[in-house]
Amino acid sequence: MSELPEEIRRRVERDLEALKRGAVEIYSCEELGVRLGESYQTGRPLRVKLGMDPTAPDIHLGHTVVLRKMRQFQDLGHKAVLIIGDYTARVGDPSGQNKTRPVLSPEAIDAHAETYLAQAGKVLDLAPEKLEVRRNSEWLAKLSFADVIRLTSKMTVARMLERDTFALRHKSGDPIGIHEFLYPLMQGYDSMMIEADVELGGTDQTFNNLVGRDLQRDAGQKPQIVMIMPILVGLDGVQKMSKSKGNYIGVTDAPADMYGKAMSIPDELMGNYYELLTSVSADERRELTGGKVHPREAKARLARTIVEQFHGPEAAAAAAAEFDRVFAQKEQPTEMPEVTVGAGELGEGGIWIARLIGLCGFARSNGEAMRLVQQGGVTLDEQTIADPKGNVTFADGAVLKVGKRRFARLRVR
RNA sequence: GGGCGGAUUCCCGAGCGGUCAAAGGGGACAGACUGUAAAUCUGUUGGCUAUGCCUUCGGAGGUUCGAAUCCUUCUCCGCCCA
Repeated sequence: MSELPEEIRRRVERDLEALKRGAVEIYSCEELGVRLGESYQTGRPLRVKLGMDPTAPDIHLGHTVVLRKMRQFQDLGHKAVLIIGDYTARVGDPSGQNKTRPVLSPEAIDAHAETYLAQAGKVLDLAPEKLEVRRNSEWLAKLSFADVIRLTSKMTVARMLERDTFALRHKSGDPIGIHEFLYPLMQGYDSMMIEADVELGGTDQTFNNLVGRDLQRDAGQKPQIVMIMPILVGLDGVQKMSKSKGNYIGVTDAPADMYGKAMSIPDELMGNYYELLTSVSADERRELTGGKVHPREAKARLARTIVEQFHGPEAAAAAAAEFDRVFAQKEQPTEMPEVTVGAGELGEGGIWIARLIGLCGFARSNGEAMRLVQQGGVTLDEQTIADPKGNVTFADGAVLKVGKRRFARLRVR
């Protein structure tokens, strides 16, 4: 690096600094610097790989942590290579799992891959010269059994069992499918095939990504630099963000939902989210979370920044205004779903409250509806309903509120 | 191939002949409190307008006045020995 022209040396230093942001670990930082230097000198962009398994149909902010890093590389002039793991998905990544993953059907994988790509596009630069999308069935499907054996011979059982996930499962007597051992090898093979310079991944991908280095070295390639990003903590502030745990913000969530969900995170999480989900500088971050700014303000700003990324500033401002209106001032939302009730249904003596709640879709059974009433959670035109067995009457346009945030405008027809 | 153990309500997990719609925890929902949908505290958490009735404890049969609990068999899963 010392032989590089001053101008390039500076650029490398600056970029390296920027790229380090949020990263947990880089194998290795020096190598990355060297590789960046080479790239800038030769004008050849680095190939930055990210593999995504289309196992779940939607992506959430947790995935965007890595995607944002990818975007950062793109913005610095490098090439993103997104691998849709359509073939690996048939195996199922054992990382971070305490169970063997179910094997998906090809149709499901295809469908997922489609939405994945569309959603990743909300973060990545889609310009063709900045992004290359590949499916790993392209090369993995062609391997012969002999090829696979050759590949597996590069790994030992002992090394596999060093992995937390496997070691834990092995020890507690949970099943480990042999095919799961193939996963890291397949992923490493991907790196070889696309000649990755850098591979991005979450901490749970460390092992898999490092295998890529070995395979590349073996094939006479320069081993990729592995950049590990943290796993984003979910809205509950405890578990990792995941759809199945319900503690996530999806990239396709409506602005109001996104904003509300972001506002619900524990205060302690703000710094972390600012770092991993926004471009707010370190100084500004300290300013915002250091106690000088009211936590509510800091969080509102965070929520807005996040919503802006996916829906634009206008939608974000609207979501913020609506949130204040409903939760701070406890007023009705400007828009709410309308539910039409037949006049016949209403009848002379009104309609049973539990049935009304059910009609609005706020309870799955009459029993649940009655419980809500009993708990004082049901309001009709601002009047709390007390009797779970009683009937209610109302005029066209009345507002039914269940809990703190479920509203319906009632229409009589 | 042989031996053993397991399958419980959204999840984990007790229960081992009646008092079981089934402990406890988690989650979820509601209420109070608050700057928020955080934390904390309280309550609720199979269905039925219901002092009762119906469906539920892997599937199917059986024993019994009575079964989540006992027996038979089937399916699935795990462990150990080889």
